[in-house]
Amino acid sequence: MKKVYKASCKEEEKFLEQYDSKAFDPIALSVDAVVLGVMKSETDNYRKLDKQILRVLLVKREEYPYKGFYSLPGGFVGKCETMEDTLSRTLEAKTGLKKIYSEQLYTFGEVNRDPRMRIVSCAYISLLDEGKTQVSGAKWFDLNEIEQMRLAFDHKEIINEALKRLRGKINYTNIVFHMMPQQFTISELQEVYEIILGEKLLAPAFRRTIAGKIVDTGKMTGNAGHRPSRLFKALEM
Amino acid sequence: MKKVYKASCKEEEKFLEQYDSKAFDPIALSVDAVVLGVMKSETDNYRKLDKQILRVLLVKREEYPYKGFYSLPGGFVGKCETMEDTLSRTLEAKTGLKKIYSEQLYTFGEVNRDPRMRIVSCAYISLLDEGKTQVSGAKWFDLNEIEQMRLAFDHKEIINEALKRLRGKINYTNIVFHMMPQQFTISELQEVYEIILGEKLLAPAFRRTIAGKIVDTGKMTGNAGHRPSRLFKALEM
DNA sequence: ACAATAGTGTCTTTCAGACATTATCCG
DNA sequence: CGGATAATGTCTGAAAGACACTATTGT
Repeated sequence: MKKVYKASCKEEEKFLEQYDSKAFDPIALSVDAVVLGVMKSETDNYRKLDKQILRVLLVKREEYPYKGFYSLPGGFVGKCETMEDTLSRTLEAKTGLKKIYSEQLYTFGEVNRDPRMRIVSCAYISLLDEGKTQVSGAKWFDLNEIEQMRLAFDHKEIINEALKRLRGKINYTNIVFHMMPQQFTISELQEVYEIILGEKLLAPAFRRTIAGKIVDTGKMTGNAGHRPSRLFKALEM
Repeated sequence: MKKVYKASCKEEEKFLEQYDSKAFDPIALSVDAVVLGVMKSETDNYRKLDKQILRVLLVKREEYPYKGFYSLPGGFVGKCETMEDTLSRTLEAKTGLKKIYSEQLYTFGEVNRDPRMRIVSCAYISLLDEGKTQVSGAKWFDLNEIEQMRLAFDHKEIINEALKRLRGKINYTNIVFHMMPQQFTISELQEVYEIILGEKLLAPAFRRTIAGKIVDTGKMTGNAGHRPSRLFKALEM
């Protein structure tokens, strides 16, 4: 979708040359990422399956304002950078993550959301699977844990919007597969649905409804102290 | 959600005082509105119902760039203005419309979308019913008509996103009632669904599915050369 | 055998699709 | 009556909810 604009006449050319881009009120634009990942937490009983948990990735602020508080990873949009560029750049710088699935969430523009100056933030949702949850400079938090914390700026509100969006989209898109590893069992997939939706689902109905979205890899899990499970992969995303 | 930020200590207070808000690259933030309305176009036969049409409201640009082309109504976000404030202000200034239902659509940030300078635009969808389609300084366009036109900036792309969003939301929200007058017949409502979804629907199924979202007003249409129709209103939005 | 998870069978209920039918107005 | 739209009846088939049941592993 690159298109280079070409002035239609001399008059327009002149107009564009003389245009003063400093004439507008200084509003800074930033990008913040709600990085969500599903992780396994080991259980006491070796025969039981690991419970999966939904976590958010936060970074501790080193500077005022909200120094010492945790915040979403993000940063200012450079003059010649798309917001997606800013997202990749700041995610890599602050968390070490590269090439993560992301989509735009919402743009937050309350006038006093940042005490320094007027900053409008375009928030993104980024989704990870268990295999990519190794990070540097950032820390994973349980969602319940976050409820009790005070976060920087309006970042708690942004996280809540992200969860709402995820819940809304899980049933009519294939977004969930961005949180799954290459291969997974149906039970694991169901558990991720349950975590996101916040309710238990019935296995037979679940299997029926997702049957069209997954493919059997032919492989099986094993060595688990119980019946092995088929491994599936996502079908066309 | 107003909250006034209070510096936690002298050190932070000093930091905030000395903060140079001009240090960042100048990126202008604008708001653009995709104003959609359903209008009736009179038919040849007096006994036939008026056909409804979905239209978009555009304004002709008076200045470069894209002078003379049609564009979405919008404008720059002022320093002490929320984006919703900007939306109301520019909508009223450029179209005369006040207090229109609007929701944020998407934020468009391609680097060269505006030849003047870097301008990021937060787009909104605004919906009108037939009763509010009187405008000044702006013009309504059929959607097919727009397909053939060249619009300013990336505004055609923005309109297409708006339609996609509308189509996506119509089936699991009550958004459609923002395009309906206070009272309407089920046939009118069905026609709006058909326009937005781009397909014919079967009347019995349609009636069943929307039955829970509307209330009978007890009133009827009349004098139409055919059987009168019940008038309904939207239930809780 | 037992604990634990994987996976299927099937009955019921709910709901969408499809088409036919009846109802009511106006001229 | 005839043209037009409004509204309902009902059959069918697909899909969701619910629950019981069978299957397979490691210890």
